[in-house]
Amino acid sequence: MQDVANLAGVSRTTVSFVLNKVESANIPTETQDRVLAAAKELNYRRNALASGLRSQKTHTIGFVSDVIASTPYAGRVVQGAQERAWEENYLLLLVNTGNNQAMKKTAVETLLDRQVDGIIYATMYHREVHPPASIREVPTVLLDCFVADQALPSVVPDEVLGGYTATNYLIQQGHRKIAFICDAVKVPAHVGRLAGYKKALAEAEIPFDADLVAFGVTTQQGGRDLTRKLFAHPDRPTALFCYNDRMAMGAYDALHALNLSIPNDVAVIGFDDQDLIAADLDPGLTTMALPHYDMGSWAVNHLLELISRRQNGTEQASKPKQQMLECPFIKRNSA
Amino acid sequence: MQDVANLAGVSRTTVSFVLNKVESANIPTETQDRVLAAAKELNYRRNALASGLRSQKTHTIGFVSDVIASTPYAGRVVQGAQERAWEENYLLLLVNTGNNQAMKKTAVETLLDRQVDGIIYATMYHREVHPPASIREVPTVLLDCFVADQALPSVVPDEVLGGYTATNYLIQQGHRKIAFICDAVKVPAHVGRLAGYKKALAEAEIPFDADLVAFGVTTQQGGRDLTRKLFAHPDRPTALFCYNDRMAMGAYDALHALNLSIPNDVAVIGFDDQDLIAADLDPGLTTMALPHYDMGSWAVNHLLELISRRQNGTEQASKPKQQMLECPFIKRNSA
DNA sequence: CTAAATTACTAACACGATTTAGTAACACGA
DNA sequence: TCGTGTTACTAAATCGTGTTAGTAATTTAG
Repeated sequence: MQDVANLAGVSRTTVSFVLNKVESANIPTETQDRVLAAAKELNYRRNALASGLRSQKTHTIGFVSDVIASTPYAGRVVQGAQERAWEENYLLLLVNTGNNQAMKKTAVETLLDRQVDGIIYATMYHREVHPPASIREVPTVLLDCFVADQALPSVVPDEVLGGYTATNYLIQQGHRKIAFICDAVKVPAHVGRLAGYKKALAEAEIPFDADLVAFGVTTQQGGRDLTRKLFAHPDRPTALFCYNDRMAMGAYDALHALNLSIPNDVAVIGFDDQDLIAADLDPGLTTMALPHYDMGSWAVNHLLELISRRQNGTEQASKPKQQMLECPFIKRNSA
Repeated sequence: MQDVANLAGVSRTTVSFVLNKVESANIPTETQDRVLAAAKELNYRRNALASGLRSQKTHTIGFVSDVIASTPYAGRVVQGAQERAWEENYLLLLVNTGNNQAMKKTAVETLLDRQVDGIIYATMYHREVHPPASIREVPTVLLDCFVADQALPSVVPDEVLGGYTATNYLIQQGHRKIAFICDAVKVPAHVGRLAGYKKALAEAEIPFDADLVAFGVTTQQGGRDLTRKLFAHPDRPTALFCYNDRMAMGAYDALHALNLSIPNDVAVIGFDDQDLIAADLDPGLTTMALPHYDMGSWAVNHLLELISRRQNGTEQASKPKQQMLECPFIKRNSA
């Protein structure tokens, strides 16, 4: 920086003013041009460490997640976050922790050491979490997860709406006997989608029939088994809502084995819009997409707002936002 | 740090010596304990910016990739890299650039601004790249890609060996008429796997038959079409090697439609060991896994070595390593 | 018993920026 | 002519650490 100053015939201070576009410094355009030319000439590159040290801003967001990469969803979340951050000149510092609580703590502390401006704490499926206390030292957004007391802002998929939209679509298509195969574990997706399913039925004044709902494991195998079970009776459902695309894939197998055609004999709708399954099945699977990319980008967006509020001193002690994002309906040919 | 020093009744320098475990400072254990206790007491956290600024080491690796997250593979690469880095107290600074060359340049420069100790430049399928020149300012490893003049170290899957292993396995199972459906585009995977296929045939003295090889698009649809074509004649192949699992998925459809059972009538082998396809198909797909996780971890490992050499001044002007990693053979039930 | 070496520290500079406080020169209005 | 304001800068302090050079006290060697 001193070299640039020398070449431009000004002081280091002036160079800083020009590079940071400090209006109040009243540097005439002519001088600015001289400085900028000198910087380019010398291929000057500002040292972000020094800059961050002095200004107490690193333009860096810590991204902690439990199993960053072991699911295909994960990528889209990171991508959404990264791209939104990039637009605002922020970068992501990545840590994935596995399910080790101690490691989560070290992860957060490591990020705090690095003076990140904020932290995104993400999980790879919608659930409750207990992040380490030190996370509160810095603005934080929870992604695809939440804390029970809602003391931290959070963004998750709107499971109820998703279940409702899927079921309601089937109802609009004229179906009255709609089966639902679901995860046996009572995670938020289970609870929410089931609630949405019931809500749509209620609105259409179709009585809820517990025999049309089956619970099992969320694999292709599980989908196969549950579908076989639900469609064993002669008085069959005409539509099937699957908890996820993997189960839908299994449902396809089971229905084919029963010589039932999709969507003519049975309409099938999935959940997740999973790459390399949903679109590739034959017929293409109609499904609800999870807003992974959007959650990533929303999280960064909200986080940047919190950060700028803290830096302006305009922090409010209002209740942290609990955002739910809509699951887009993806129409293909199975329903 | 000054506070810690005060509480421990020593100078700031001593605190620094203790925290950095500087042997040559000869601090007695007793004093060390006092300092460490004070640090814990005050919940002291070292400022990584200041530390990095002074020591010119950030313990940070820049990770640039073209489409970080849009493929399910990507995650595993990042995971491998991240976990290996974490073990050595390094973190990953993430940027994904899309296919925009200008953006790649800014990405690299942004990382250099941040004083990263090294850069990993990754692509999401094996190919040649032209990274911006400024990348050479810092140790760099190419991941799943390479530069034509081999002037940068690189790690890629061993495509030839992969094709060879798959084909050879089928041969060992007694097959002589082995079909191969392949990507029409001449990417390294196309060239390598085809070469491996031919090599295995040659070794077994099975003449290469061009009619057994078909080229098309690498989707399920493509696999379906090519398989249908290759198995249209009455004199059918008894085994099918697929360029990837998606095509294998299509092959399953086509073979089922022809009433051919897998693996009894036709043995099928895929490539990629793709999550949610390979294991979930029925029968489970025997396939070649891509060493994504290993490439990530190898890249970091090698990069750290380059970094430490540079920092020791023991850099050698030897030819950059071009590493090929084996694709593990995953035995399931389709072959 | 003295010189040299070792122990156990500390003062002060350096890393490369940002930012505050200030100054010299000039313009302008009264 | 004086005082005030504005313009166009700069000197110096600061961010929080790492590191070198040095020092006083103690131990060791001869």
